[in-house]
Amino acid sequence: MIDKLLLKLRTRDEIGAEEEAALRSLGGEPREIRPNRVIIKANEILDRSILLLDGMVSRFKDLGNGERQIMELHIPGDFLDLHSLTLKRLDHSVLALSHCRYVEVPHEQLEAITVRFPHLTRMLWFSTNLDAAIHREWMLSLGRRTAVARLAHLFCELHVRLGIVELTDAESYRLPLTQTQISECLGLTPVHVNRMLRELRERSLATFKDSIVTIHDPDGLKALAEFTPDYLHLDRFPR
Amino acid sequence: MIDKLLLKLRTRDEIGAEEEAALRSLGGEPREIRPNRVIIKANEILDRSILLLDGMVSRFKDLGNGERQIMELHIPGDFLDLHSLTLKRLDHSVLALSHCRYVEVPHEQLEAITVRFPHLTRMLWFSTNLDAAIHREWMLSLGRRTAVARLAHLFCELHVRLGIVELTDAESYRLPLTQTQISECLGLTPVHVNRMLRELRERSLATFKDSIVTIHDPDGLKALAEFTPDYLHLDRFPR
DNA sequence: CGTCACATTGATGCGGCTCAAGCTTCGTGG
DNA sequence: CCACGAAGCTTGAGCCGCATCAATGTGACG
Repeated sequence: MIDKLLLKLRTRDEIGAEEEAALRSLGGEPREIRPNRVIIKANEILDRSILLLDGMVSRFKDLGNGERQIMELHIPGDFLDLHSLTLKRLDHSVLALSHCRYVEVPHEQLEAITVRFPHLTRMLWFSTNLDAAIHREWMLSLGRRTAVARLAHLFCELHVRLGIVELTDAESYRLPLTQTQISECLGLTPVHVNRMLRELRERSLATFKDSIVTIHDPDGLKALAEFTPDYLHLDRFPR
Repeated sequence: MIDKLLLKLRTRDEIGAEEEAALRSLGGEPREIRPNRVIIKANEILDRSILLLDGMVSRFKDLGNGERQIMELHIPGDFLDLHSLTLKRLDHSVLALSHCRYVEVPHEQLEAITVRFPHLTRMLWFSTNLDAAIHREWMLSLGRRTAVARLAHLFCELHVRLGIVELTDAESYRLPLTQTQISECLGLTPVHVNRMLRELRERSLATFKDSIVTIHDPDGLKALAEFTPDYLHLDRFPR
């Protein structure tokens, strides 16, 4: 059930048998939620964190005029709000983008891990630090990359992240977002995202059709995006 | 020596006497560094984290064409790279913006804390999660706020953060950055930052002169920026 | 007193936004 | 089985916020 989380963590460090057992004991029955439902509202006080098993989820904030910025896309194996363990309330909302399955993990159980399993604690800490690293790369996109490069970069990042949890099919993967939602990730308008998708298509770099991203020229796409996966911290280290 | 760190943490939760003692035992002799020196280069493998005692520091990434995005400004009491405890190498560089004093804390000592002090561990974890929360708010600025609003928001954020560590003087504080460096925070050009500073001045909201920010109309500035400090997680909670 | 870094201002250009129309797809009900 | 509406995609025309280019000002320092 938490196999995708294990894939994600074991890409970065060893997880021992006891640690694995501790993780497997977390959470209750899986729950389901339909697309476009808010999973967590900003500022609610939380006593549990949510581990995504299936589907895709966004964290976002809105401005007063209704403009939305998506801060991160979450995929199976990600905690949606592990940071709520220490923050206690979120500064943003969390939305299901597709049909999702997840488990809720009470903070008590996570705190018990911080008492009994220092290394596993650091691995959970790692995963929140990884979220922050992804935030930073997105800041670089939003602040400095051109529109095409932002889009190309997003496609590269998701290809790597989904690959880790075995949700890619060679050079393609499912991305259940509308062009409007993509524009909310990239700080652009939906109209402009549409034009940039056309550009990637016309340059034979990548296509996005029927919720499937297909990368035709990985090296070209990476070059355009200036994508280097360092920020995803893919190497195995004792952490 | 670590008093500013204690101010920062105690704003958010109680820190017991033993925990305080553990923190005070961290690190060696304070070191100094001059402005515009790189403190940590991206991708170096690290075995220590740095606690800033004095001065101002930026974390940044550059694009191939030399454009720079600053991801966060650090002030006294902040760890510059506590996330390196679990990430082991940084995905960005760290630069002294002014003359700085800091101490280096070996990761061994921090790992010892994760073994002996679960609550203090969570407080350190909290502080990296706080960095991520600040990243998210900056993403909202970079993706969706107008140029003036971004600038106004930065001034509001620093006023609150510097207030916590007692580095404000009522409605003004020292900000030792050039307009170019401010533009690197905001995803703008230096020329445009100059014009936006003029706009804030002409609207009697705030001025920036001789490295001093003075806020003349706090409510007006916050309204323009749509600033709400929720994301700084200022309330005291058992964490 | 010359130099250098930084700030300021004006003129002009462009990347991405806005507005608007038409299209495709798909679910729903008669 | 088709009519209809809703949601999303596509494309064009025109515009605006911020960038670019360039010149001048200003203060610190050797």
